[in-house]
Amino acid sequence: MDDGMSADGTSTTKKPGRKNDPEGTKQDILDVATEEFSSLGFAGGRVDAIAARTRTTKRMIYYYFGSKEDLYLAVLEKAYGDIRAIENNLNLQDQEPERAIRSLIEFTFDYQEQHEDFIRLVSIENIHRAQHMKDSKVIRNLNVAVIDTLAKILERGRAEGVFRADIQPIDLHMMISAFCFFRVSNRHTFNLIFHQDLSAPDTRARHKRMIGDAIISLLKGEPQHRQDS
Amino acid sequence: MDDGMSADGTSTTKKPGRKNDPEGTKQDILDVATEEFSSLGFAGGRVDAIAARTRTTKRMIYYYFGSKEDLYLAVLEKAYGDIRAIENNLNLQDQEPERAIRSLIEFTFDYQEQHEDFIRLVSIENIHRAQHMKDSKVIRNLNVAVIDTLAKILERGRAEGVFRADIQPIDLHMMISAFCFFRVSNRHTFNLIFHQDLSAPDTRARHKRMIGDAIISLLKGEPQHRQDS
Amino acid sequence: MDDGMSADGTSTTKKPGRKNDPEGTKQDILDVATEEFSSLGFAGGRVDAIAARTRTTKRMIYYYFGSKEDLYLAVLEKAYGDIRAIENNLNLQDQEPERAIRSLIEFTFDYQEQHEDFIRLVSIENIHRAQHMKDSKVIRNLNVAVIDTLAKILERGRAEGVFRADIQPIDLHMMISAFCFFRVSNRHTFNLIFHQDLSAPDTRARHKRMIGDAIISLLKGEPQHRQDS
Amino acid sequence: MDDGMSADGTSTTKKPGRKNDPEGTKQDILDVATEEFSSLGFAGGRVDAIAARTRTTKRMIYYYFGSKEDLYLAVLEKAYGDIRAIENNLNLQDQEPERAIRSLIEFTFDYQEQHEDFIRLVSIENIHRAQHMKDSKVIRNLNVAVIDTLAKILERGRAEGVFRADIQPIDLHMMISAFCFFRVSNRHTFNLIFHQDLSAPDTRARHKRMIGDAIISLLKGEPQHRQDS
DNA sequence: AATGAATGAGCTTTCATTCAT
DNA sequence: AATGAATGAAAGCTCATTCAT
Repeated sequence: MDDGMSADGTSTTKKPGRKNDPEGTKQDILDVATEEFSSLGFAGGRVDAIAARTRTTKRMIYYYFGSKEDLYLAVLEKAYGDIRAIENNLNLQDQEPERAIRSLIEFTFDYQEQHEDFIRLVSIENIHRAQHMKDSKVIRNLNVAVIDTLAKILERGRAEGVFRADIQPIDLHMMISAFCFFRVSNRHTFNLIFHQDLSAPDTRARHKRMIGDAIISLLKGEPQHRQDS
Repeated sequence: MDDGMSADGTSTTKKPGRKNDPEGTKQDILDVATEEFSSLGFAGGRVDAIAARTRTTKRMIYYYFGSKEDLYLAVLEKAYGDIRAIENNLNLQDQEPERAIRSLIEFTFDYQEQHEDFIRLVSIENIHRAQHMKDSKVIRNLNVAVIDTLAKILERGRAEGVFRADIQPIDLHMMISAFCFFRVSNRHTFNLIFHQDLSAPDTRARHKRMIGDAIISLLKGEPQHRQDS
Repeated sequence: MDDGMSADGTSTTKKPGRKNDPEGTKQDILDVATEEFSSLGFAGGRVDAIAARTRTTKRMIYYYFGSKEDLYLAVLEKAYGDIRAIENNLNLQDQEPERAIRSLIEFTFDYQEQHEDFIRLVSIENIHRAQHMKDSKVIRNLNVAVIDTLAKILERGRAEGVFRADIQPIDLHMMISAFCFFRVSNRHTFNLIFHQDLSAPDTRARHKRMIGDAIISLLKGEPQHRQDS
Repeated sequence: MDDGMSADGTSTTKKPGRKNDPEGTKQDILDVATEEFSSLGFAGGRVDAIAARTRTTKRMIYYYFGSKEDLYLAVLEKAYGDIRAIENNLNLQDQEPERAIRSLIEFTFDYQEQHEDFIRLVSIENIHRAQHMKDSKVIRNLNVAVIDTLAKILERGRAEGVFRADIQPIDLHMMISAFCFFRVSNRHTFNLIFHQDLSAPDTRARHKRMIGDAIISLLKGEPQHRQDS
């Protein structure tokens, strides 16, 4: 009972953790909460478990974040903020259109691959029908430059006569995202059912080429015969 | 206390529900549980809530399914069994290769579109790293004919000189699935961020064409220049 | 769900077990119940667990025995009936008094040693303050010949001038029982606290001699100096 | 619903009980739990019942003790701690050997007589094959001075030529304990079967003398003729 | 600003037993 | 005489949150 936990698993007692460093403490909580929610979902994540892996106590989580839901939202906002910041700093206008598209795909592919936590948080939020995000001014106000970036590349490509297809930037973005996201988000069930390993280096390399080829050939190809169904 | 609910919201009173119809009762539970878990996830789903929407009582859920986890697994097995049964009955070998591919894509697109519950369950199970599925003999033993179907179509296409690309069936399946799945699984966050409506009929039609075009042009196109990264 | 158990562990379905043999079935149930209650106590014993290890179903337990309590009582009555039957068949009047006493001690010692189930059931019933036994006419009416047997031996011993002490048969019986019973009933805590093994053969032999010596020297010794306290 | 009990008999309403007195509250719980488990066993004892007789709520039992099993273990540890503390303070080395032995017997006899709860807890723990105690560092580390005390007395007795028998301290302790323990632990079945009252004052006095006489005559007597069996 | 102690409400699961033929 | 199916009631435990300073 003197290990900082009450017998029922509630973390209670003082820890040596940094005092008088509100920002440090908040960041600490946020990091741990990111792991917890990303790993176990919102409902599955435990405030106690977060507190236990933190330098502070559970009480401080409530002090700084107010509620489990608000903490979860802060985690979500941080994750979205990070990717937006990077996306907004991509500079693809110096490259010729096809190369720019491939660069964007490769960036997306690699980022998703390396940020499984983010992928999982987005999946989790979709399970919740984005109900938490809807309340977030922060995420609402995030600038999504990637669509503009894509639009400009497509325009340049069309102007140069390289891209013929009439593809909308947002649809293209979705197609790229879908592939890169799915590889990570659904790897567990996919691996199990198809006896694959989507994490294997050679599979990763093959997939990276394939999505690039598919997008480029879509953009360069003749509009296909279309029948509705 | 005569509202049929005990103080904790647990329904206790008898219901008129069908007696002596074990299969009907089990199916009833399964249907409601599918909604509950699909909507709220495994951790977020409540056995009490399932029972309340059922003709039976909570006790019967445990009588028939043993535990919350086993019930969830039964839901998952049913969902996978349904799609596999349909997939295995697709008959695409009568169509010429390109048409067969487009048919498969259209089927996949429509099925995912119409079975959001299934999509959500798969997402949820991936959040759990497929841990429940790993224990399921039922899902392990499911025959996944779709890969063979694709392989035969690709082979015919190559024999006829229509498909030139060296694309593996399983990778192609993943690409198709990724797009069709993502549209549904991630629609909530996508709609919110990009101010889109992925459910809108015209968007749906456009996307359906686009994924078809992308796959076909990938299969028909010259192997693209490939650079590793 | 076709292993004769419902998913929640309730044994339900038919077993191949002997039909039309009520006595055999009852005996089967009784044997299994003896193990269960003896091992886990009355509250800890499970009707389901008993049924599962039986040739019949749980329903039959209620059919034949009426309730968990009645089944437990039947087990208790059987256990007491067995030892009484044997005790009543001891023939110690052919032996000279000291030898007869030693024989009785050895019989008691060995019987308790070999019937741990009985020991445990008696302990369990004492935990329940003999409340079940109080309702049992069967146990009430059991003839306890051992006290008479002891009385006759003591009388013979006094008549022969061998036993001088004024010890009552029932007290002597208690002293013998206490030692033999405790060795078995309390062996788990005793072993743990004193780092002993009360089951070890040499310890058993030593103890058997010791209790014999103690009783005999008590019976043969001069009445000791007695001070009340 | 304003009787302070929810539908399932669980007490939910606030009690006036002492706040901000963790130690007092824990002691309160421990006392009530001792009664409950001692009276009904581990499986038969109810956390709800304990809570109901306490100044606090069921929730606090889990807050302070973690689980039913841990609470039970705390009860056991307290009971063992109490007797060991007293045993370790016995001072018998000032008395001549025979008197010291008689004093020890009388102390044991009286303590067991007066601490039926302890006796019952030990019986209960033996029914559980000491499985809880095995996990208890507290009990494992308890110093059992009584064996050393006995050893020293026996040695003095042999040095003075008073005790001739070659009896081991631990065996002697077991014999004394067996008698004193059994009188209390088995009184309910014993009384019922032999129509005795082991609690009656005259019976108690007679038994106290008898166990003393038996032990002393064993220690002073000639080694008896020993035959194996 | 910071926090130790406490907790109401509800969760999953189990248990002996009876319904209905 | 025998039994498959069903179940009310309650048990142990957990969770996010607030009290009180």
